[in-house]
Parts: sequence; C-alpha cells; structure tokens
Amino acid sequence: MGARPDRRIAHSTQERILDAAESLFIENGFAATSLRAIASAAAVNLAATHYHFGSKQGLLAAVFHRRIQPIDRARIAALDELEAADTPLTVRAIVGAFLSPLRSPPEEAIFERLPNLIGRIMGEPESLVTPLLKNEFAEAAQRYQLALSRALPHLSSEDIQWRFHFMIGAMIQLLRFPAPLMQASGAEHFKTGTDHLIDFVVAGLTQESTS
Amino acid sequence: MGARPDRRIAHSTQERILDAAESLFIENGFAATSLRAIASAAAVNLAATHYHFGSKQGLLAAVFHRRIQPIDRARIAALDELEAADTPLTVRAIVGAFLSPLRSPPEEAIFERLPNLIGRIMGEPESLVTPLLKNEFAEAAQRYQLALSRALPHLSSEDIQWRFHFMIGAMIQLLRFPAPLMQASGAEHFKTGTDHLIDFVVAGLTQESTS
DNA sequence: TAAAATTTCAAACGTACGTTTGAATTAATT
DNA sequence: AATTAATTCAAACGTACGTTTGAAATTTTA
Repeated sequence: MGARPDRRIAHSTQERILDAAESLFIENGFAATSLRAIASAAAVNLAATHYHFGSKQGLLAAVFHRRIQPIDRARIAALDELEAADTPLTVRAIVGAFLSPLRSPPEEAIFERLPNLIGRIMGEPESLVTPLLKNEFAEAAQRYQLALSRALPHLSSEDIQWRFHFMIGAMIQLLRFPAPLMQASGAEHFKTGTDHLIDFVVAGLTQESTS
Repeated sequence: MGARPDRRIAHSTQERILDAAESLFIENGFAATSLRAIASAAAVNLAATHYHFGSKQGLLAAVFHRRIQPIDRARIAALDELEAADTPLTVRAIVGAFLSPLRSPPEEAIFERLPNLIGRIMGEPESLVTPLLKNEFAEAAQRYQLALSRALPHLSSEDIQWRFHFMIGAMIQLLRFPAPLMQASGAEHFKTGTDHLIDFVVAGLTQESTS
C-alpha cells in the first residue's frame, strides 16, 4: 500500500517531525520532551527522528534553524535597505527594522508560533542556547549595535551594549508572554504588543542617562 | 580562631540539598537535573530528597521559595517606606525600590547566585513557572503597578501593564546574563548592570508614546 | 523492469529516572 | 535507661529515556 499520502496535504516526514517537535518544545521545553512523544505526535516511527536529525540535540538545532533563519535574514535585509539611503538612521527606524520580522504578515501560519518558539528556546539553559545563537544571531546583533552606535554617537560602546541587551530582554518577554498577565479586555484602541515594545525600547535606547 | 561557633559550616541536610539543587537547577535547568545528581552533590542519601521535600517539584518550590521570599518582602517594604512619605513618588524611586533587592549588600554569599536562580527559573516552561509565581510574586506586582499608575496618571492601565511587562523582561535578561555578550574590557566608569537597567526602564516607563 | 539507494519499521539495547520500601541508625522525650 | 520519634540508608520498584539495529518497504536511478 502506498505509504505516501497526498503530498499537498501531508508534509514530509522531516516537516512533520519538525512541526511536532516545535510544538512540544514550546509547551514543555527541550529536556521534558521525549522523542517518543514527538514521533507519536508526528505519526512517524521513533527511529525516523534519528534517521533524519541524528540526535535529539540535532533535532532541536533543526527546529530552531528553520525558524530563526528567515528572521535573521529579514533583519539584515531590512537594515540593508535602511542604510541604502544616505540619510542618517533614526533609532526608531532601526528598532522597527529589528522587530519587524516579528510582526510581519503571516503568509504562512508559521508565524503564529514562531515567537513562542524563540522565547521558549531563549529560556533554556545556557549550555543549550549558546551554541544555537552563536551562529544564528551573532551577525545581526553586531550589525544592529553598530547602527545604533551611529545613531547615538554620544554613547559609549558599553552603553550601547547594555541598552541592546535590555532591548533583547524586553523582546523575549513579549515573545514568551504575548500579553501582560492580565487579560486585556475589549481591545479599545488597536495597539499590538510589538507597538508597545517599540515605544518602550526606543525610549530606553534614546534616553539620556541622568543618574 | 573564630569567636563564634559558626554552625553554618556544617549545614543541615535540608540546607545542603537546597544548596545543591539550586546550583544544579541554575546550571542545567529543572528537567535536566536528576535527584541523584542533587543528592550526590549534597552528599546525602537519595531518599533524603523525598523525605524532606516530598517530590522533585516540591524541592523546586522550596528552592525557589527560599530565595524569592526575601526579595518579595524587601520590595514591599521598600514601597511601604516610600509611600509613608506623603510626597508623590517618582517613577525612578519606584523602579529603584523594585530593583533594589537585586543589588542589596550581600550580607550572605547567597546573593551571588540568587539572581541567577530567578533568571533561570523564569526561563523554565510556563507549566513549571506559573504555579511558583502565582503565590510569590503576584502581590508585589500588583502593588508596584498601582504605584506606577499613580505616578503616571495619564497612562491607561493597559499601558502600565505593558510597560511593567517589559520592565520585567529587561530585568530577567540582566538576571540571566549579568553582562552583555561582549566582555566589557577595563571598566572605565563604574556603573553596574542594575544602574544601566534602572536608566533603561525608567526611560521606557516615562516615555510619551509618539507613535 | 532490475538494481541501487533511500526511507520506514518493530524491536530491543543499556542506562537513568523519580519514587518507594523497610530496616538501621540517630535524636528526642519520658 | 527505656521508649518514642525523627532521620538516614542501601536496595529495589516500575517506567521511560535516547539510541541502535537489521530487515522490510519504498523510491529513485538506469
């Protein structure tokens, strides 16, 4: 019997594993998610996880890579575009470019849980997170900190690093908890979490430290 | 010779377990830390972990409670003291009161790794974190958001919640990664991470959203 | 279609896990 | 000192884990 269902409806084995692993990693974290649970949710054989991804860590890397790569590229592309113009960049424009991939239109339903994944993975122990970030996020971080120090020439590189650090923290908080604790009631004026985030970090970045 | 018979050299079994569990939770996370590793590091019998704390989750709760309670009380006490005066509070004073427990003088060496613990636990999956926070952090959060909305009366409660949310995120980032990625070279002018954090979040909180 | 490469599968590998048990030991009480 | 309570201990409980295996099934290549 044909083991291959309609390819348009059902994803490939790798994709099904990635989807299932992503959901379960988001929900329970890496260590608390078993390959058996992943294989079961993906409706594939347990051994398929090792056949396609080598190990549980390899699967995590693949899950992360699939989501972070488009974001990383979009960030760099957005900054390239900004810098193509010869006008000096505003902090708000830089922040907007950095965060825009997080609110870009969901061409695929992917973007629904993408933020959750990043937030969850960033919460994992450092020994798990650092190797993932080293090769996926370092370039964009460097580029954006450079752009920020150009837009804020009076700040030391130390100041830039700290403020960038806190921007990342605020961003992760939004990714992990898409809404503040209290459930916002009827959304009166439409302002997304990302909008609030941008306002907050722009103020933090451009602040003139009075202390 | 020490004039005091310092009993702290030899901790009790519970304390040794709590210390060992704390260190290992910080390093590897909850799920990836085994009770056997904890018992071994604490030099106690494996069964002692269940005898004293009932379960692994109970141990986590005890580890967390031991550290978060002093912080929580210090936060509330600091706010009480501020509000005892009848002058309206500044945002900076409120933020300083909220964050002061994180840089209070290390009377005990405890305070060295306390921030790491909180940061690490906040990164755990929501199902683990939420029950811990519900009864340990809710009151202080409410009190401080109320104080903030009094200091910033032109802001909606929704705005207050969002800004508070991002303040927490920036704080957690500092707790989890006490320094920005790049190692700061010779510390020229002394300004701690908490000082940078306060400046950042005060600016974010007091910002007049122009977007 | 025949051969080769790729992918799926059921089953098992050895190890480690959280938890429980009941006796041995220590501490507290009378 | 005798009795009771609290604590420690070695050992084992059953379960689940990541990983490996080798044959069966499928897809690709020629």
